[in-house]
Amino acid sequence: MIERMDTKSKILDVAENLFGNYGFEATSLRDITAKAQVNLAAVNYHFQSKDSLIDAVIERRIAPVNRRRLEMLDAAGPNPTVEQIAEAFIAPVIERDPSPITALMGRILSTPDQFITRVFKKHLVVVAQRFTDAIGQALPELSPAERLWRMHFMGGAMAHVLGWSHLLPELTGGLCDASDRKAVTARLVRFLAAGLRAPEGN
Amino acid sequence: MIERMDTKSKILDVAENLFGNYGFEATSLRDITAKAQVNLAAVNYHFQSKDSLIDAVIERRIAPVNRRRLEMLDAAGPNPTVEQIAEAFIAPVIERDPSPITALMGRILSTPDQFITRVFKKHLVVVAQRFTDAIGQALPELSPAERLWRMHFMGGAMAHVLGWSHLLPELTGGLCDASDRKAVTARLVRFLAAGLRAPEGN
DNA sequence: GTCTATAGGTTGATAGAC
DNA sequence: GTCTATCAACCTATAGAC
Repeated sequence: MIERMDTKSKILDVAENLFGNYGFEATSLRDITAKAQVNLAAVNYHFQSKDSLIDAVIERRIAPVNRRRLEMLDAAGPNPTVEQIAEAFIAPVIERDPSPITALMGRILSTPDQFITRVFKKHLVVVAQRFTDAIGQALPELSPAERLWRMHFMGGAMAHVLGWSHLLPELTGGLCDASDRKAVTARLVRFLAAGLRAPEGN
Repeated sequence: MIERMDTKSKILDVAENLFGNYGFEATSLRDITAKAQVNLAAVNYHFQSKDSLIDAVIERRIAPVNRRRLEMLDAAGPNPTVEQIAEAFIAPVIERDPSPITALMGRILSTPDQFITRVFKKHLVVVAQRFTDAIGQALPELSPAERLWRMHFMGGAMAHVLGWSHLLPELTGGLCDASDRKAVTARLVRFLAAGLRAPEGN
């Protein structure tokens, strides 16, 4: 039973794809409406402005990802290992179907502007708190500041993978291929878990 | 002996600052010439186009950073430790004065577009090769692909720190402060060295 | 080398017919 | 809800006087 997609959903899907691959500034409303084969005015009818469209695109994807993150963290029980914490943070983003989400999430995390900071505060701060707490429980010897720094490093490694994955095969002569998402997650988890466990030093 | 800066240098300095803080697309030539207090046409006189200006801004900073990276790697002797490798990769970027370079480098690494990929290939591939080789020497048990992935993770953690550092105090309630650059480098090196040393697993 | 003026194109957003 | 037509603002780039 194939259902024709309505204009609003088509705009959201195409915008997500273009924002992720080319950036929010670099993507014009005309790019979006042309590719979605809808009228230019439809964007301002269904959404009020480009900024509101960006909000809607982000909101649609980031909410379920964060829900899944907390689910996985809860499913790991009252004393999750560092590996379980890292996997709960990363897997819901990297392994998610369908594909375009990865480019979008990488773009969000790699756009440190005022506008994105608002989104960041709205959707990510609360999740980051839960994960920082979990790290503190698993590694009580770390200072509060160090825990936050390591969350930051973890987010950075993940964001970089998301943003550059479509270019990696070319840049590494085919040696790195992000198409096997589960394998990428496993590599990241091993690397990050070891980093999280590092002694804090002096 | 204070020397007045010439127009070309003023443009480069202001462009570096704005590109770093707001992005390449989001910064117009008018933004640059207004802040630099020079005429709009001066950009196209001294540089040929906006793209060439971007090239010039990047080139001016990335070349000495990469030189310093290789110097530090060489200075670590024929068998550098993982910590020395990580520090040689990171310190030349993070600890470098003056400040605007950090935002610019973070922006470059966080802009996975065709244009930046060209820059990436021109300036970073050769350095990445040297560092990947060094990692392979220090950790011969890692597969070639895993070495590249871990270089990628390392670059990502660093890029994220560079790009978000000016927003970190606000997002962490003041707990994370990137102004002590040496301390940030030390935190990153400890985290990344442990990650690089992680067993590769099945 | 530095300026004014402007060409030529793109952008986000809207008014108003259907 | 969807369309055409258009506005006002912005952009990069250049021609030509000084």
